[in-house]
Formats: sequence, structure tokens, C-alpha cells
Amino acid sequence: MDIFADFAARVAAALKTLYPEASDELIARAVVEPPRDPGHGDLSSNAAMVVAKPLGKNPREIAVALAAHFKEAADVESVEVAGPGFLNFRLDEPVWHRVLKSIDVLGNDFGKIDLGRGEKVNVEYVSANPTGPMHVGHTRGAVFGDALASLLAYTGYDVTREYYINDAGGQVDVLAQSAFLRYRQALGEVVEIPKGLYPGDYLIPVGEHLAEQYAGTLRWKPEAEWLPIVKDRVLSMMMDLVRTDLANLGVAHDVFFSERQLHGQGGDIDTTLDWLREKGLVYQGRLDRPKGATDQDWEDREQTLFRATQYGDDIDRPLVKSDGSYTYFAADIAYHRNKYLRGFKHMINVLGADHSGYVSRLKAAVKAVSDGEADIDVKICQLVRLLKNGEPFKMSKRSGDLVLLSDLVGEVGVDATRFMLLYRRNDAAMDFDFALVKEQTRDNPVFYVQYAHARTCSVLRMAESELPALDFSREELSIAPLELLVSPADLELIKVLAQWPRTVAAAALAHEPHRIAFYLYELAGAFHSFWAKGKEDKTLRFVNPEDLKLTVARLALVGAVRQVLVNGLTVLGVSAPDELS
RNA sequence: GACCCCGUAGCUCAGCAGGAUAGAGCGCAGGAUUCCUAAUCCUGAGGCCAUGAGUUCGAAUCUCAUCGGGGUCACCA
Repeated sequence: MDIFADFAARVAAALKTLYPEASDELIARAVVEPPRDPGHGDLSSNAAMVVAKPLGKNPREIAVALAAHFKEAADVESVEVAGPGFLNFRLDEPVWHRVLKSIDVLGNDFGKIDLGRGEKVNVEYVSANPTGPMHVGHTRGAVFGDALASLLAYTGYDVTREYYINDAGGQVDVLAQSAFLRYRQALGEVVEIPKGLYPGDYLIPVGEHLAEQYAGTLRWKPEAEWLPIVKDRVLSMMMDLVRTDLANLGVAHDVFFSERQLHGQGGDIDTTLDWLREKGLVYQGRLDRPKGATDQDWEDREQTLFRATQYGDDIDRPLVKSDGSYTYFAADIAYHRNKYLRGFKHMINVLGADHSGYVSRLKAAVKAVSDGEADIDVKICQLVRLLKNGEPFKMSKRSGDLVLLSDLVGEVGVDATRFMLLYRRNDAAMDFDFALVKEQTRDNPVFYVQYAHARTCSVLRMAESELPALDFSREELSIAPLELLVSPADLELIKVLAQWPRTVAAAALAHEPHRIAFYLYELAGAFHSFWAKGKEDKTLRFVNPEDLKLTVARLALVGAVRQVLVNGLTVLGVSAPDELS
């Protein structure tokens, strides 16, 4: 039950009745939201002001008419016209009790708005090159994509979480060459890793495996023969590494899509480019020399280009490299056509900041390969600066200057890592301070929220031991006398709970999981605040032996808080511990 | 040179499909603990929402310039 959506629909209906000439588009612009100032009531709508001008009427006049329409509503205590034409509703108390009741009835489903109606969405995230273990640079995108996917699944989309394995380019040849050296090393040779190859220790086990499996048989073969063998082996081992790292972060994908399967004669790239060619979107042409950039290697040549400008990109984009092989982008076009043909009309890609220049061509590609049927939202995750007590932080051992994801998770834990990364907008650069994240104080939002959850559990435990005569089972709480919850403190807390569905909807529509994290922080604060009130005023304590009925009702409220905290933390993939140790 | 993101309290950041007097945490100044976990709570000070114009009933939010910070810029992935 979302009272905001509920009233928005009722206001819209009222507008339609009063002003049949108003278009649906116009009416849709009216919103119902919680006013910033509690003095303005429980709900507030701008409907009259939005509609006034196009209808050629005075906004206050419309507001008065709307207000009259709601005067008789059973659940509206009062409705006022304020300021330039705001409509301020104050709701009857039983409304809030019904909200609370619905949380109890719906449980995990409270807040589960069906925005997606089962539509398929493909969320592609991480997609790191399989050339080594994951490092912190990948972490933000991994957590963001995972939480966004959960959020969309929670709001009724049929979500596929996908990882695109960039296993077709020159980098993987270099990787295989590096692994081959480790293989020789495992055979007893003393090797030196030349510049340009991957020096990481993580390839040593790969070499050992190769030595075990093939003994010396690969050693003197020509590269053309051993390369495919080593490549397959190292790629599969690197992907195991990646999967393990991701699993430790609580991230899982449904589909691992290999770029290699797109290549080859008659493969997806060929067929896609043929298809585009027929549409006149591929041509031979020349590009202007780019300005500003380092262009000493620039070679003015005729090349195969995709007409990206037709879909809003700045320039047309090359599809074939000078050595005749396909560009990364060519494969990506084919990949996105593949997604479209698999039934995805909505796609989301989570990319790092260094790919921001790639966005417009990707959008152009999706439009082109789907004949404008599909849409793609590209979410850019900005850089994360690692700090410790304000100082830049390094702690790498295995791979040069990079801090590994596994180091990060090992140091601060999955919950803190995930929550902190989700507690910022994705498109703003952020600092991640180890010292702060490990602290268990209010400075640290993870613990603040988890502590609130632990407290709800502690209250329930407490009640059971203090008042053994009472039954606090879920069944019993579901028939609790909620009408006893009439203090301002009770109602205030319920009103925060009532905003959960609205928050979910807004976060899902905007593809912004951080809104969930902020909401949880707010709810935790409201709960902690209520808790403290019990110190001064015993009638506000959750467990009150002098009023058993009220105690049962309060525990139902505590149960609802716990439920919503769980729902939110679940979306973010952060645990909700029963107690903090 | 072009494009993208960001500029909100001393610090870190919310708020942005336009809405009423701009929020939170930290830090700072005070206060609360024989009492459900003080891992918490309460009160206070602190602002030209980078700057300038525009759009309109109304702009932190939309548009355009300017300044400042970050990122990207044929064939890499």
C-alpha cells in the first residue's frame, strides 16, 4: 500500500471529473508528495498549479474545487488550500494504522511495486577484462549493478544479470603469453617477465597447471600451436578467479557472455554488419584527424564506419582495425543486437568513468540494431579514492599498485563495502576511508542502520523474556490493537515507514539504488529517536508492563520497522544481523 | 579544441521529470546514562545552492554562457 500513489490516483481522478477538458498528459504532471514542512500536513499536491495555466483558470480556484471534492472523503481529516495553490491533506489516524497493518500482511512484499510488469531488462555490469583478479576499481560498478538489478527485480522486472567477457582482443593473447612464461617457469626455467606482459603472481598457478597437464610437450611447439591451448586454459582460470572475487562480494551473474563467440566467419558480427549495411548504416569513409589528442600515430585512411551520427553521436565510428580485424565496438554492436534478439527491450550498462566517452556510440548502436525499439541506460560509476585517515591508501601485494577487491573485502567486510559504495550517487566521485568504514559509530552509516535492525530484534527478545505471559508470535502481532498507537512519536515513525514504497518506486525509475541507502539511514534515525524518547517518557517505551495491550501494538510497530529495514537491506545485498557483536 | 560528469554548511554528501522557510552526518558549542544495547538520543551556531543571464506564477532543480575540479577523445578494451 502506497498512500502517495493512492492519493495521486485519486487527485488525478478528481481533476478528470472536475475538468474533463484536461488532458491525461497534463494531469500526469500533478504529484502527491510528503511536504517538507510537517505543518503542511501529511500529503501535499501541486495539482492545481500544474493544471491552472493550460486550463486558463486561477490555481487557487482549482485548488478550492479539489479541496471540496476531498472534504467528504472518509480517510481525510482535513484538506487545505495553501500558498499559491497547494493542496494540503491531513489524514485520519486509521489510515496510518492500515499502513502498519499492510506491512505486517505483506511482509517482504511491502514496497514491492510492480513497475516492470514482467518486462525483461538486461543489466550488464562488471565485464572486467579476464586478465587477472578484480581490483577496487571494479568494485563500485559490481556493487552498483548488483543492487540495481535487485531493485529492478524487486519492482517487477524480469532481470538478467550479465557479464560480458572481453576474451577476444589482443590483451588475452598477451595474457596467454604471460601464462606461457609461467609455464616455462614451472618446468624449471628461470624466466624474466618482459615489459608489456602481465607480471602478476596470480599466473603462477596457471603455469603450474599447464606443466602438470602437458608436462614439457608445449614448450617447443610454435606459438601458433600452443597459444590457443594456453589461452583457453588461462581464460577459464581467470574467470574462476573473477567469479570467486565476485562471490565474496555477494555479486552473482546469470549470464557470462563471451565476446569470442561473436567473432569468426559468419558469426554475429558479420551478420550484424551485413544487416546494418542493408540499412545503409555502414559505409567506407574517412574521419577527420582528432584535435588535441596525441595523434602522432594518426593515419588518414579510408575505413569501414558505422553511421553513429544518425543516432546522435558526434562522429561516425570505425568498425574495422587497420589489421583487418574488427574493433571492440563492432563486437559490441553485435553483442547488443544479440541482447535485443534475446528479447531485451530495456538494457542497462554499468561502466567505469573511463568509458564515459563510449556512451553516445553505445546508445546509437542500440537504437540502430533494434530499429529504435530498445532503450539503453548507461550508468557511469565515477572513481573511488581509497584513503586511510585521510591519506591515500595502498596495500597491494600481488599486482603492482592495484588494491585488490579481495583485500578490500577482507579488510572491511562485505556489508560495509557494499553499503558505503551504495551510499553515494554513482555519478559522483567518492572517497572511501578505511578507518571510517571500520568504525562502529554513527559516522558509519552501515553500522547505524544495522544497529537499528539489531535493536528491533533486541526489543522483541526483551519483550519475550520480560513478559513471558504474552504471545509475540507473528500471528498474535498481526491482530495487535494498532489503534492504540496515537502518540505523535508513533505516528511519526509510521509515516516514515509509509514512505518506503514511494522510495522504492523513485529509486527504481531513476535507476538510483543510493536512494534506498539514504532512506534506510533515515528510517534507522527515526527508530533510534523513538527509542530515546522512552527514556524520558515511560509511556513511550516499547515494552511497558503496565500496559500490555499497548506493548503488543508497539511490538507490532517494531516488527514493521524491522521488516522494512530487512526489505531495504535485502535490496542492497547487505545483511541484517540480529545482534551486533 | 570537442564531448561527458561534478561544483549545495568548515569537511563528506543528500535534495534535481520546477514547488512553500534548502537538509543529514562529521566537526564545533552545550545537554541526556540507577531506565528496552549511550554502538544511541536531544538542543544550538553554521548557506549569495560556483558566477551571470534567460524560461515562468515559482529555479539548487530546466536553457545558454563564464569560471573551477575530474574524465574521455581514429584503429586499445
